[in-house]
Amino acid sequence: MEKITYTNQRVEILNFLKDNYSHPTADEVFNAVRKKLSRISKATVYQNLKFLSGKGIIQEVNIKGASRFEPNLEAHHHLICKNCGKIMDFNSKELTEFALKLSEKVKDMRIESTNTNFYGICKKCGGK
Amino acid sequence: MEKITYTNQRVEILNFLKDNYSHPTADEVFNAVRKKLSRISKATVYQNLKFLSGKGIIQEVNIKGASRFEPNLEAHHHLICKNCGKIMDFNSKELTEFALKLSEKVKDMRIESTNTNFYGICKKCGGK
DNA sequence: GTACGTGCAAATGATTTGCGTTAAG
DNA sequence: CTTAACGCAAATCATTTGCACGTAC
Repeated sequence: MEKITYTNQRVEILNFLKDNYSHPTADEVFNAVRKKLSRISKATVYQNLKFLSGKGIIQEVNIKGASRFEPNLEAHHHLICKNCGKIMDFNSKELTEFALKLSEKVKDMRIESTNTNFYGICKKCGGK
Repeated sequence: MEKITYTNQRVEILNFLKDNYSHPTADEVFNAVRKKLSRISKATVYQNLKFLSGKGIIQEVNIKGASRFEPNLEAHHHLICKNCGKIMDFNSKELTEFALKLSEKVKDMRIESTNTNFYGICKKCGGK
């Protein structure tokens, strides 16, 4: 693993994402970090989000055409409202293990991780 | 279920997607259908892909910021190469049922469907 | 006939890139 | 120092929209 340069910008982005389970978009990260580093550019935010998810330090989820980011790399999945796009986490080591076990049969690819998305309608939008 | 107007454009799009498991992007659908209907516009393709997935006639998968479409609505999942973005289907009714069973516990959302993505490195890109 | 669908071009939103400048180690 | 990261503005992509015209039923 190569060394990582900890610039102020990178540190603030990580700091904002740390313990943040609201699944912010790149734009939301930009607006939040800007409060600390007023001169940060959107390009830097994008570059860092890509860099950090490439390193496996944060995770990317794609919902309705826009990427969202989160710190949690553990065995968890997503509940996504088809109507409003809201995302909630769904922790289940059990499900991850079940899926990984099944994927051992796969021949054409070396599987490294798995993620299950549950689609439905949230309470606010009329479900349940 | 309301009635559907079967325009030539819509029929050709469906026809191209039928039995097509290559997960084409909207642009690829456009280029394919254009061979039959040279005057079709990209907007029409987008409108129809949205319309058809809204009706549950086709399915949408979002990979690396772009939507991809497929006809298969059955219990299946995706193997996605993190390097080249290639998608392969992974059929497993077992996994779908396991996930749905787990999701019965969820209180904040009425779950309708589930989809598991497996991320890894494909043979071509150096995996296995 | 009329509501819905289409084609075109322009608009929007998300993300990326080129490049001269700055700062981390 | 020197190399990776930044900031900015322009570029690129995917997708959506407004609107006049066309067509399925």
